[in-house]
Amino acid sequence: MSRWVLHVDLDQFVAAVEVLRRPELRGRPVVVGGDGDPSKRGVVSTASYEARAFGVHSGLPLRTAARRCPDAVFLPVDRESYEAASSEVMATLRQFDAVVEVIGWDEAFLGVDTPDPEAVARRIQARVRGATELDCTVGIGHNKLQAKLATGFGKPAGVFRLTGRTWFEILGDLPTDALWGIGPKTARRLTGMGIGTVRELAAADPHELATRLGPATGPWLVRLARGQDDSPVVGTPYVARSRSRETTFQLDLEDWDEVRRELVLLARRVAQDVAADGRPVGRVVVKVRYAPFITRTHGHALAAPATEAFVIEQAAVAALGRFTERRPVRLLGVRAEFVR
DNA sequence: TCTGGGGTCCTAGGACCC
DNA sequence: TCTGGGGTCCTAGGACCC
Repeated sequence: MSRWVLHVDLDQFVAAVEVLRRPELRGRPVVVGGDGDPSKRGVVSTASYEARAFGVHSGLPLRTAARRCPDAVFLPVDRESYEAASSEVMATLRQFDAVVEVIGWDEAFLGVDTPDPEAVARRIQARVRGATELDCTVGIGHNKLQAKLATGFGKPAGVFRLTGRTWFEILGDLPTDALWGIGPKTARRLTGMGIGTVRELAAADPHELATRLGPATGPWLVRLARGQDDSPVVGTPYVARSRSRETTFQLDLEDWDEVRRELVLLARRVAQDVAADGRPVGRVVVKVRYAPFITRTHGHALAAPATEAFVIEQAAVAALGRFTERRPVRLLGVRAEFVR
């Protein structure tokens, strides 16, 4: 017996849920995002594999997706359905003798003791499929990082093992942004330092990186590149640190009186969420995005922790008062931070 | 035809204190 | 006409993830 981490990742989850209730869509390019109208502002939440063949992927503006794949079926995001499907999947995973850590609608880590992790992975796939008709890929590793990265090599519907033995063989020559936690910005900074591949990052001096990228980030990146990760699989329920709501306006707001009105509406929605959570808030942060894409935030600390709607609303208004009333305003957001 | 919504964590700089 | 150095807290912004 030995300790393994399995990363279970549902294949094209959101699109798959939509196809399940509309079987006639099977085999067609399906794009889920926004309110389903690809002529409006919004981005792709999930594209089916058929749509991905046209270069449509998560995060792509819906209008661009419509240009790349005019024949795609565009559907609105239906959170409740995905949450229901997700709950079913997670309940299925909890039937296994494992610590289950949910990390989103469509992903979970399982910590298991087994001599044969591939066999467990296959059983998981079979049981998830039996309960929900959904396919998933399972990555296997000795830690969460290895398991998470393994999944990418098992897609779709496969099982893939990635351990310290095979880490560099599989990942060594890939660019650093193949790692979980390195995005385009960090990859570019590393390239500027002469570090292009995972192997090169693994060989870098942690102290050198600490001085250039920060005391925590620098050494962490090197550990990442070496496949080292000692973070545990945590089975305890997730506790949110904040609640937020934001909206991008279909037409930019030119009138700050309207901005103030919209802010109050957002603050009330956040206050409802906070009331449902029943935990005290310590700070309220307002986000404003000016056209074309300039984002600014200002916060307002509460005099005393509170859950009352009017306190959260007033704090949001106070924070908004710190902005310069520039136009046009494209996005407004309100976030309530719980006391920690 | 630009770039959603919901989150988390880290960093840097200023304030403040001893 | 000088003012070190360390610690902590707060805030805004950056980066990343699903």
